[in-house]
Amino acid sequence: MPELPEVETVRRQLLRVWKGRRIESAQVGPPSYFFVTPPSRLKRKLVGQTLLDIKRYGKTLVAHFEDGDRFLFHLGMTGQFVASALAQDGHVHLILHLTGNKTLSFRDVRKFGKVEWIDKTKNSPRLDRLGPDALAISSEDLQTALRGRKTSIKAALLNQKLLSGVGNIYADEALFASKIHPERVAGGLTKKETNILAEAVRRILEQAIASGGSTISDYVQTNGKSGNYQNHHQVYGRASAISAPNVSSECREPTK
DNA sequence: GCACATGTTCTCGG
DNA sequence: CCCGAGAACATGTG
Repeated sequence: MPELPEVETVRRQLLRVWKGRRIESAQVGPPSYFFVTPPSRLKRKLVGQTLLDIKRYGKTLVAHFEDGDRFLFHLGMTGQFVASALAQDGHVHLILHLTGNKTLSFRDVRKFGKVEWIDKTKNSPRLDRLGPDALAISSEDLQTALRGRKTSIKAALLNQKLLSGVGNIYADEALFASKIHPERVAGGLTKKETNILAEAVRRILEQAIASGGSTISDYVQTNGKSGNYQNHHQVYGRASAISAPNVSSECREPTK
């Protein structure tokens, strides 16, 4: 899935159904690459927990429970966290049955997603290595992140240690909107360019959130529906449209 | 069969 | 140790 806008959309929607509810039972597994915390332990930890809040760090979400423990999850490329009971199709890794007759399901075909239990007394290396969140990135913080970097500005935007939350789609969109070539040396941007880029990143991410994110293939909101921001892309997924001005001037139809 | 896919992490070379 | 490029991870789709 999912870059910051898609993850933020899921966060907000999950919170609406999950907050204040207790996990009464859970189906977790089978073991795979997907589980940082083994399914058997994860299940023991999850059942009985009541959700206080869900926080987002770049593209990573962390559920905070009443007892202080946390549940970290990442949607990877094809993760879907929905507020319904999905049929077991071999790609559903987690089903949570909540009080109030609500059910949550986490499905991920490619299993690049991750789920991990974080004990209340411990830190999470996964969170600690993330750079500042892109949704609120200041011009100054972006400049600090890019300073001295020899790599391309596109690669720098994708590096979650420098700035967290931006992926392929929004890196392309933000650079295009800023009129900065993706192959420019990251540390070579002028202060003015950096300022324009920081503004574009924030603005585009916010607009994408307002549209429920971008659906390219797998991403869905918690109600199972696609996002809409893909129809507003100026460059991502539109290589052919660039050389066909009559097509590029209008938005494509939603996929469904 | 081939190329490619919204992401992260590990390896290798400098 | 730092940095950057490319491969690997698992699976589906066009």
